[in-house]
Amino acid sequence: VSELLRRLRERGWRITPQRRAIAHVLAGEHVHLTAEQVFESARSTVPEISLATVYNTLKELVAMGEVSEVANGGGPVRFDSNVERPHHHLTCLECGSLVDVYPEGERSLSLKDSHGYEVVGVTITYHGYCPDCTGEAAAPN
Amino acid sequence: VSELLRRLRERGWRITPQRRAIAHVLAGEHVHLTAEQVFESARSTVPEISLATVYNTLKELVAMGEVSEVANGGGPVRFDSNVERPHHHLTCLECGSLVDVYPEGERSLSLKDSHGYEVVGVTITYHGYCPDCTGEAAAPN
DNA sequence: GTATATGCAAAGCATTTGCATTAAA
DNA sequence: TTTAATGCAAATGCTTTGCATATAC
Repeated sequence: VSELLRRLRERGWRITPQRRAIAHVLAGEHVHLTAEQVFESARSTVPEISLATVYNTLKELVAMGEVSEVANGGGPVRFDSNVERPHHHLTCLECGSLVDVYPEGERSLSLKDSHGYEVVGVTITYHGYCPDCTGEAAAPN
Repeated sequence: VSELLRRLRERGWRITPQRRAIAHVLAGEHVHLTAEQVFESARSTVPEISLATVYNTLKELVAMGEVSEVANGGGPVRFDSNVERPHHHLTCLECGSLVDVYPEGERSLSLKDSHGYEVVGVTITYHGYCPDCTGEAAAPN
């Protein structure tokens, strides 16, 4: 009975086994799965779930703001259900690993020069090499 | 005789009409074109240029650090040749417009908690609604 | 009972790749 | 002349969509 599922119910969503499984897979912090990974995990609970349903459901969750997308280089999009605690990401250019970074002191995101845009959010991603990839990858081919 | 072209020559690149055209299209600040757009523009100078060549060339430019990629929602990647002056981006969720934002006071990007990652760069993108889209888009369908 | 979610398979789009040909150096 | 770049077309990978069927409410 995850928080996510509770909120979905409040929104009047029909709770199907597929959606329950997806919500369960996404629950928790530090979870950054691709659609494919969500599919594989959900499949262990609901074997008949289809990849299309996973994609469609994720898309809806993103649209309603319950889940956020995390672009990771050219690779597939990752999905992050931790939208309650604002945070940034740190990714490895070599292996694609991804961890959360909680801003301390909450750097001001105010834009003096917002160019007339109505800013509603920021995406901050740090790129680098994770402990496992440091060194080996330091010298690219 | 753009700066970009000069640097490519220094790197020992073979300068072909196609590459010259691509470099010319990308020259300057505040240019954020998609591969398709680079293709269309370059075509006016070199009609026989192929989209594959544009993609391949852009990929190499990115790999050598002369051009940076700017992800923009789900849409096609934009290419930005302004790698000399560090800056961030501001995009419109409605129309996809994109402008440069130069950080004032240079906010420190130091990560106390870098989780052991060797950080080599940051991508900061502000999302919102541009002047033209504010209001109209405030109430999504 | 009715509106909505599902699975399947096909389509879509951006991007990459294989390979024979062409051209820069 | 040699090595690398090009164009073409086919292939790839991720994601979306159409539609008939199944199901939550």
